[in-house]
Amino acid sequence: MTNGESARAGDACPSVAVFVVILTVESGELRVLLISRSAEPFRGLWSLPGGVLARDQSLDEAATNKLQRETGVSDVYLEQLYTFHDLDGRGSVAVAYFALVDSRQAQLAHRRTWRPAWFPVADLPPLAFDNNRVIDYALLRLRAKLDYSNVAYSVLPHYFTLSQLQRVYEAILSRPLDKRNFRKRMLSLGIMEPTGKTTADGAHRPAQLYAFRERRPVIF
Amino acid sequence: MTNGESARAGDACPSVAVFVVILTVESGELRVLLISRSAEPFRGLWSLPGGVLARDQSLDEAATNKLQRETGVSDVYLEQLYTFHDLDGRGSVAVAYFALVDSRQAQLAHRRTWRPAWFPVADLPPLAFDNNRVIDYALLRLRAKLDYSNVAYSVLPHYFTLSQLQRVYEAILSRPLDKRNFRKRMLSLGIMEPTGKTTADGAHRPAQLYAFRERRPVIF
DNA sequence: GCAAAAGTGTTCTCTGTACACCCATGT
DNA sequence: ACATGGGTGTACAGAGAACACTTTTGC
Repeated sequence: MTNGESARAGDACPSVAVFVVILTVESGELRVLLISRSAEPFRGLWSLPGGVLARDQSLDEAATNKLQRETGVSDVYLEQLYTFHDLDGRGSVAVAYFALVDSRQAQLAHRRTWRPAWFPVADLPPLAFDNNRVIDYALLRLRAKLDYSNVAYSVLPHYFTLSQLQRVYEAILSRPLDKRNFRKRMLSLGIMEPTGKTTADGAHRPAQLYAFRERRPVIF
Repeated sequence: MTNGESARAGDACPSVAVFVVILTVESGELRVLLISRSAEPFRGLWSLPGGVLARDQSLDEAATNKLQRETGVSDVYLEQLYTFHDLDGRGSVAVAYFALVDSRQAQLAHRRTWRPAWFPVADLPPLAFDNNRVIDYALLRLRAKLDYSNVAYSVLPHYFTLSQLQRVYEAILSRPLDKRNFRKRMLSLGIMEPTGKTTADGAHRPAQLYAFRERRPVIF
């Protein structure tokens, strides 16, 4: 390693890959998008969507594109996670991102050579490379961020009820939350506002619909 | 970008650089190690120590080596920070680390073509690349971690007084802390223990010497 | 009228913060 | 005796956690 120099195109440079841990909440479960590998190595196992970084791409672009191509969504919470080394035993550098998406808006890509699918994070199939580490790391970060950011905006429709929001939190944290305390806290953050509209979707009292003030990543 | 593939050695891969934000506390100030650039680009400006990642190196190895070569120290708090893209306008990928060191233990390297020096983070010279961003990011992380980790162990000698510890915290946070509250909190964390030894270094009451239970990165 | 989900307050505990004085030593 | 830094306790405020009943609707 030479000193004080920025990177140059070298003859012996390691390649750079970008992976995205795409998470959603569905049926009260936190799920992750995985892709069945049709090629060696690890043929037949599942892996995170990702691939080699093109020369003219930025890291964020690569992650955004990957997310868009696999799920069709954009404008969601997407954040760089960590850069791993040698996930594959061949000395590559792998930059991992994580994203939260609304599974109802996602249209999973279906290509000839591989198929993507949602898996509950609590019950993963055998994974290629060292993808378990990457997913564990993403869960840690997501759970830590949940409490002091508005990550949840990208897993919910524009209008949502406080009960829906609570179910999302409960799925991500995988523990039940107290309804009154949850509402008190969420409303006191000032990150959402009542829309005046209500639901009318069942044999029960209609619920107030709320909307996030900001639909972009914000930390409190 | 191809799908589900790990990284491969490509012909058009972007190069990978590793930078280290090496911080210390000296004279009550938080300082960062910078290197005077003797080569283009940005000749004459200062930059963070770093360089291109060799093919057979892991990221952590590269950061550890860089730290060791510039300061002579090892076994300090060293953590991956963030991976930047295109800091230099030439499309490289730059993985940044940050470290905290005890400046009394550090022996700065002095080579022919460049010289390293400590600069107060509050008063930096013009920097090469986009190093201000990297340093700002490191400060954010360090200040956030200070409260719920034992980062400080690596900026202090094995035996230290609570007043020394407090001065380190005050330098990093750049605000004064209340002595009684600080002691109460530090001791209640259970991360350090009294050694029974005391200082005898001035015209005042001797101070109890403490030692960290763990001298390795721990989060609480 | 009953099932189902929405909505709503109070009490307690714990944590963080503000704040001022005596103690042990060297000179 | 005085200057210097070391060491100690209490009171208040705010945040998080525990906890149960009434309301509105569809059927």
